[in-house]
Amino acid sequence: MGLRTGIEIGLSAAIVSVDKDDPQILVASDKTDGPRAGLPFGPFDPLTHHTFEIGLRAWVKAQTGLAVGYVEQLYTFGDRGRHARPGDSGPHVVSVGYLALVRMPDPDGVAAVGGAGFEPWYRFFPWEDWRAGRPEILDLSILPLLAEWAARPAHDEPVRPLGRRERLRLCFGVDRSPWDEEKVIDRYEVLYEAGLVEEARRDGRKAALERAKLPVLGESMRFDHRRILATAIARLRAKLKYRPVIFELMSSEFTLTELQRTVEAISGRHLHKQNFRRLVENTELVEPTGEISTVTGGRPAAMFRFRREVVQERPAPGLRLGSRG
Amino acid sequence: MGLRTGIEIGLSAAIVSVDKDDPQILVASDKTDGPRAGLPFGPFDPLTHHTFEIGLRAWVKAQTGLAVGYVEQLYTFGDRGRHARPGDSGPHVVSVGYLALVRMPDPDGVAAVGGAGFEPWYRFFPWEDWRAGRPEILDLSILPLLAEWAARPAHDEPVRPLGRRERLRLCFGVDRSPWDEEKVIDRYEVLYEAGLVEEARRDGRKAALERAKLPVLGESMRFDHRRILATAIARLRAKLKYRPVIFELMSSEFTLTELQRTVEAISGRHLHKQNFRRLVENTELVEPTGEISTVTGGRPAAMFRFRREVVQERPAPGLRLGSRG
DNA sequence: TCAAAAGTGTTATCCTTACACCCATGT
DNA sequence: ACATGGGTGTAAGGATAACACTTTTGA
Repeated sequence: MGLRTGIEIGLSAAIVSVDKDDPQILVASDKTDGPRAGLPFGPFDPLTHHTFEIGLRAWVKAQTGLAVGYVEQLYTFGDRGRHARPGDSGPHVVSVGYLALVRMPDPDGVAAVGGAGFEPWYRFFPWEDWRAGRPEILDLSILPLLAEWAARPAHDEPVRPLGRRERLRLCFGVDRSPWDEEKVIDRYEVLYEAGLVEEARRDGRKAALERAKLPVLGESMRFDHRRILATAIARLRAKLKYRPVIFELMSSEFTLTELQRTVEAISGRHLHKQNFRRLVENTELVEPTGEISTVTGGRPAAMFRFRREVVQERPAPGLRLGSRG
Repeated sequence: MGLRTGIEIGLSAAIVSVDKDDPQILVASDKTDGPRAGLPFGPFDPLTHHTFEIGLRAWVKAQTGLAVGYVEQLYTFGDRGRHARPGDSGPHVVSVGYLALVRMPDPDGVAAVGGAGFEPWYRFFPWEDWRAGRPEILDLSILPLLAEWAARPAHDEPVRPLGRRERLRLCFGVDRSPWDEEKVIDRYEVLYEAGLVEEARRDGRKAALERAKLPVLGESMRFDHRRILATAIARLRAKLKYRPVIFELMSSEFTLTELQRTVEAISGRHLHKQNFRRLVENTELVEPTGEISTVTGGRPAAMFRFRREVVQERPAPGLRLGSRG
């Protein structure tokens, strides 16, 4: 039922927070691996902890001092060749990726917790931030490079249901296809296969090595951690719409604009103010506290809090953002 | 990053098909473990196969002769105590659960493939089949037993965000809450914790042993395989609504009624004929072949086929069944 | 008084639900 | 002719998307 040929199981955690307007990811930038950041990870020891989740909470607490609230399993990655560095022929590592949400621990600014620190996640995925409109990097580098990739024949590749052109169209919203902010992992995988991220070259992908002179996109991470982060972002963007997870990232009281900014930070797109407010109102996810905040600069804003009761009232309480929020 | 204390990784597959009106699950009923059925499972050998998915396809093919089409990772289960039998203190097994869809291989009837065979999945979850109305077992046994469980205090349990009463209301649609056909795994977990499934007693749960005289619900499975099946059903019921996975279970040509019966089989509820047809029409998921089938008994039915092009046209092509289909 | 952000009102359109009736075949 | 399942039309209600304007504060 299993093999004992040196398989190890590690838990990797994408620990997400939002600071002001920026989504942040907790990274441990170990100096032994150059400037590259990595996700916090730890072993799974079945003798100490009965479940993955308990084990995860334990070592995150020990390593960073953070008590995470919401935790969710993302995916288990077992690809040979996408965890080890080139030439490394140590034991095979299976990594179980987790998503965890925490409120920003420090009053303001990016906190440093136990050797790890929060970093804005769009450094790793600059093409995913559409809040100020379509990112320039798309038309300046990504799409031209991918167009070239799509034009070349796809030999030596696993058979896929869709051809390169179709994948490009669907994932990157080329040619009348809409941009779908949830397809974060699909886009990252296309870039990996096209050899346009540093990880692909490190893993020794043929397609990547052939294109060694081309630029690489976004900051890279250790092992397959950027892939896990892409999965985390995709999951969170999707989950927002049918579960009230956004409130795991808000403080207990907030203004509607703060809520909107947080949702925009995560989903990476700009939302329509009036429609967003009506949406929030209709879903009955929040209630006014009666307080007024005057720190916002203009007219003072009413404060709200999450109505925990909705979880018991409605089957899928989330912010079902349509195409215009 | 990992431990070497005898951890093994196994892949378990929920291989689903639909035969006429019944959803079927491939089970291997090993005679060494009494009458209990189990899901097919196999080892993951990183030296032979680069990814889990490739490994899975390989041993499913070898074990059952089936070439599975659609494959999707479900969840990785690592709970100590939910895989081993009581007294068993062998190595800890981490099982990566997969969902696979296949078309019924035999023309009709349940096929036997390489020692394994298909069984109707509602044997294991009789409370999940609402096609002929609300299942009797709910009011006759499940809800009374769970009401009693909810009334007792929850000590010695991991702290949960919701109390027993709220979980019962939300998962089982008690007391004005709607029944949500996607909450298959949540319901199974409630029954497990309440000690009302055989697996809980086998695992030596305190709550379960105290209630040894009460009946157990549904047919049980080996290890934690019923939990994996519950996860598979839940995922498939959800996925139907935004991806055209249903066509992985249909033959290449079918009538609209056959399509409706298949969707009903999976989602476990009865759908409104006219609305279902309009839905299918609007989504442009199918096109008429021009053929007519006269085998249905009444008026001959037009045949349709899946329009593969929709995948390239629309972002989320699925049957977005509302509350009335 | 002006900048900056909060907050509101209204309409066209589409999708969902719900309703009841007619059609083509085999026996 | 009648049973059986196939197939259709239409209207009410609600949600979404798109539009521009008023209000309240601090500087």
